[in-house]
This record gives sequence, C-alpha cells and structure tokens, in this order.
Amino acid sequence: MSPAVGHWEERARRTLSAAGYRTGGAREAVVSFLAEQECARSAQEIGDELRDRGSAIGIASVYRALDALEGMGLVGRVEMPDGGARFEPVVPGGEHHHHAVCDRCGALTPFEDERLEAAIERVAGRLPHEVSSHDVVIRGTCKRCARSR
Amino acid sequence: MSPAVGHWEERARRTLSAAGYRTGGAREAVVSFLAEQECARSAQEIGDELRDRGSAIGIASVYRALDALEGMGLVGRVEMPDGGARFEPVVPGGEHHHHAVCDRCGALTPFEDERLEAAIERVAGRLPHEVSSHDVVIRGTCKRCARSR
DNA sequence: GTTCCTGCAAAATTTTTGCATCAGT
DNA sequence: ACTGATGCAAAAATTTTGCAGGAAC
Repeated sequence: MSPAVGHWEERARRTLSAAGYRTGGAREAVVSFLAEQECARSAQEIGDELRDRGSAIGIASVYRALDALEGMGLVGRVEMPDGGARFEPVVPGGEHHHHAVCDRCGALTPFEDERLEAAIERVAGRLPHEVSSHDVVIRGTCKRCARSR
Repeated sequence: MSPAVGHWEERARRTLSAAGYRTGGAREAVVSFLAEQECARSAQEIGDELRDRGSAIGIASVYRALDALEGMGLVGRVEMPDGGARFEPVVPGGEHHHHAVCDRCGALTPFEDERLEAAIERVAGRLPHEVSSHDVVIRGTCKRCARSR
C-alpha cells in the first residue's frame, strides 16, 4: 500500500477514536480493507470479501461504517454510471484522482490531472456555493473490451 | 424553452420514429416533459408531474422511455451524490453543462466552462479508452442553504 | 391483423432501520 | 455496569420484468 494510504489508515483510526467511536470489529475491518484497495469498491464487495476472509460482518455494518467515514470526510463516495456507489479513502492534500468507467465491464481506471483540477477550482470559485468536493467520471469502453468487441 | 431544446424535441421524435418506435402516449409525454425542463429530473418526478397533468402514465413506462432515449444518446443520465439518477436532454454540439448539487436541499445548478471541457478532453485523449461521455458533479452548500444555516 | 406499447403488479436490487445481543470502555 | 456497536432480519426505496389488454401501423 502507498505511504499516503498507510497514513490514511492511521488517521482514520485516530479520527474515529477522537470522535468517540469505539474500536470494534466491523468498522475497523472496513477501514483496513479500504486502506489496501487500489480503487473505489462497492459496499457489497467490501462485505463479501471481508466475509470471505472470515469476518462475520453484516452488510448493514458495512453501510454504517461507510456512512460514518463519509460523514467525517475520511471516505469519498463515487456514483457510478450504472447507479451503484463505490467508496474509497480520501487523502487530503495528497493524491486526488477521478475515474474512468468502462460501460462494458465496469472496470474502474483512476486518473489525475492538474489542469483538470485547476479548471474545476476556477469554476467552483464562480459558483454561489460553498463547494466541498467534486467528482469527474469519464465513461467509455476500455481497451480490453474494445478489442474483444 | 430554448431553441436548442426545441430542436431536441423534434430530433428526438424523428430519431425514435426512424428507429421504428411507434408514437404512443408514454414515450411522447416523457419527451415533451424533458424538453421543457430547466435541468435534469428524476424518473419519479417525471412520472409524478405527468400524472398530475392527467396522463395515466406508469412509472415503468417512464423508466422504459428513459432507457430507450438514453440508449439512443438523446438523454443523458446524471448520477447524484445521494445515489439517485436524473435525466436530461442531450444536445449534441450544442450547450453542454454540468451540475452543482446542494448537499442540503438537493437543488441542481447547471454550469458550463470551456476550460473545464478542454481539460477533460485532454485527459480523455490520454486514457486507453474509447471515451463516450463524461460528467462533472460539484458538491457543496448553495447560497440559500448557507444563509439559513 | 399483427406487433409493439402501456399500465399494473410482482420481483429484484440496493440501502436503511429496528431490535436483541454482545463488546469496549 | 453502561453505552455504543453489531448481526440478523425486516423494511424502504429504487429500478426492472412479466403479462394481459389496448393502440399504432
């Protein structure tokens, strides 16, 4: 796992603890799991894979953990074009990426671009909003799927 | 309604007709409704408001119409941060906007920015994807909600 | 007349909530 | 001990599908 995300895991635990959350099984498991992911994962995936590893974690607890983490700004939710949501660690001041989604297979490809961020910030400044976050999703057909078409 | 969207309504009907779709009640009603909207609307809203106007339209028909329209590229789907989806006309080569969503009241504010589009196109060119579309969603608190907080 | 379209109802998905029980402090 | 956390099951919300009757061609 990247150093930035390792730091995220620590910070997440500290933030949870400081907010009065007890260190129990489910939430901790979700934090560990997210820390080791390459990209955003769905609640179902998180629950299924943790259960495969032997944790008897209920899907409700996954949603509750994600809710709490999202509320504290530790986790970001990415809405996928098919209606499902995926979740990933938020590393403030650190790496900040967006996603390209394959319409065919659903594969997620992260990307980052400074000019894109600059353009978004510029627009955000023009809006009559207190802007808190933003998301960019690029849809298309990934290389693999384009080939096998 | 703006000229561009008026043109959209025509084009939508022609495209549907050319694709062999019959001119019936439900799909036509959805097309008319979308043509007169300021911004993206949810399937529920579309169904409810059409029903308020006296059309006995089922929610399933709304979804089916939106599916068909989206499949033909006539309608775009915008995934909202709360998990719901909204739909709006796509005017190719014409106005192309994105959305700012209020975390509080859910209000949608459209915006457009050329530099943002340019940045996205540049990134899209670097991805190993056949890019078909993109979405930008800015989250925050709208002026109204920020004031009444 | 044939085929597609539609509304209704049922089903499938995804997410949330209630509750009794268990665990952390 | 007290209070919050958890798993399970039920509920709610959203979207899809099956089907019989009606409408467009």
